[in-house]
Amino acid sequence: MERGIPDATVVRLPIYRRVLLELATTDEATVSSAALAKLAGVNAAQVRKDLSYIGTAGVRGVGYDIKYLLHQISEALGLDVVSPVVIVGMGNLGRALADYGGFGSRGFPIAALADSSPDKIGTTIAGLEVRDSRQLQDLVADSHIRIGIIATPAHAAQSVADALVAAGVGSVLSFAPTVLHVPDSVPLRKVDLATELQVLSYYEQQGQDDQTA
Amino acid sequence: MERGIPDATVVRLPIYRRVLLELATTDEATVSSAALAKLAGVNAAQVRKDLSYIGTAGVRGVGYDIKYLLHQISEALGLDVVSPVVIVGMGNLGRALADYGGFGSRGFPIAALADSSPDKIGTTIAGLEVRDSRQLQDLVADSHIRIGIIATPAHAAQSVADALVAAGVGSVLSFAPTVLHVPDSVPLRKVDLATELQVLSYYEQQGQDDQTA
DNA sequence: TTCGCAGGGTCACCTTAAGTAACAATTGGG
DNA sequence: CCCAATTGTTACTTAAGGTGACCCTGCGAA
Repeated sequence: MERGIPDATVVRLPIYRRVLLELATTDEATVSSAALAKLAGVNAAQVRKDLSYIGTAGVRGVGYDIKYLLHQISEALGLDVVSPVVIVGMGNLGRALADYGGFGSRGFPIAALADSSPDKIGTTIAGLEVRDSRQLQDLVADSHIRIGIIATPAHAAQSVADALVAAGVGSVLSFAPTVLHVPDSVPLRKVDLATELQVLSYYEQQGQDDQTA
Repeated sequence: MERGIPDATVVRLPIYRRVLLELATTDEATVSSAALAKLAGVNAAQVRKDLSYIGTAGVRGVGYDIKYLLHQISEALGLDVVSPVVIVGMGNLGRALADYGGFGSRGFPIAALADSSPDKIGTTIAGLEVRDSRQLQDLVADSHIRIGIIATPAHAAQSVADALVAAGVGSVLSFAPTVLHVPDSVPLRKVDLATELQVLSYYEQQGQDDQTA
């Protein structure tokens, strides 16, 4: 299974996928790289190059079969298997993520919720009982959880990450504003709202001083 | 005001800042690039190079004055001026963002909330009345809003972005899972949960096939 | 059956950027 | 006055990604 898709391509594949899902509802059967490029906001050559990494799917002179390409991208991303997730940390953000319906419908069902506070353990959020985060080991094993989502305060994040890794999750998505260390074998992605706003603040200020953003 | 800080550095500055805020609560007055590097999870040479972009702040043989460096980073990022934000879209995510207290305390006060649904307009969330998103122009002007946060469904996102830009916001942070087009002069950052999970899914699958993640 | 064209596959180049290391400069202390 | 510590900066290495061009392949029409 030699793959080795470049990082930049991996990030674009979900975007193509979203565009294709939209196209699949129309009566078009195929789409050209140029059309796909326009919808995804990138270059046509790039679309072809990206798609070539997941095998040759297009037909010269015609374009790409929308449904088949969708299937290929999904398979390449590993979306043909369901990946249950656990959300740790039931503060505002954790609750919002739990209530947000978009996960389950996209192949990432929320299999468990956890928190360390006795006030929250045992309560029900989004139809799930909040479990004790000290039981992560069992939760992950019992529900075959593959992805751990950290929505705790910064000070608790590293120990939660350690526990998730020890419990055997395959990857981690962190919303905690702190630097996390996990083994190289565990993919980690970070979403940090405070950082995003500060970065925006910088570029906005730049745009005012100097009109070449 | 020639600046031109590399993108990668701009993203790291908030991380240094967070570490320094932590250090500022200790009784240490200075920190070396090596110590800062360890806490931020990067290389010491990189710390020095990054910090050199915002002016020479360190003292050879001693290190960096924590409080002064903090001041310099904040200034470079434009955090010395308050940037009010508006959140558009009061679904689960929008509400969570509104309730999340971290914005105001970090210099990004939530000055307004907006939605297009009559069911939500007029209700109170996090102490603020939800306004009609068709009044964005006035809201932005009256509250001196600099950053627009889009938390709407995908299909509404582009028109909201257009309205925000027309109203004069300086930058946009989007949580909507769609490709947005804004003028080059308006910095745009995207946070897409579905994409993050799909990317994780890919790398997780990779790690199983092939142990070189 | 053949011709023409739309459009994908791929190659090679270009460009840019970012990380890394090494070294010289500078300061404070004894 | 000298030494130890630690910065500022330059130069190098390396990578990675984007772009454009070109070639080749199918399909449809005459």
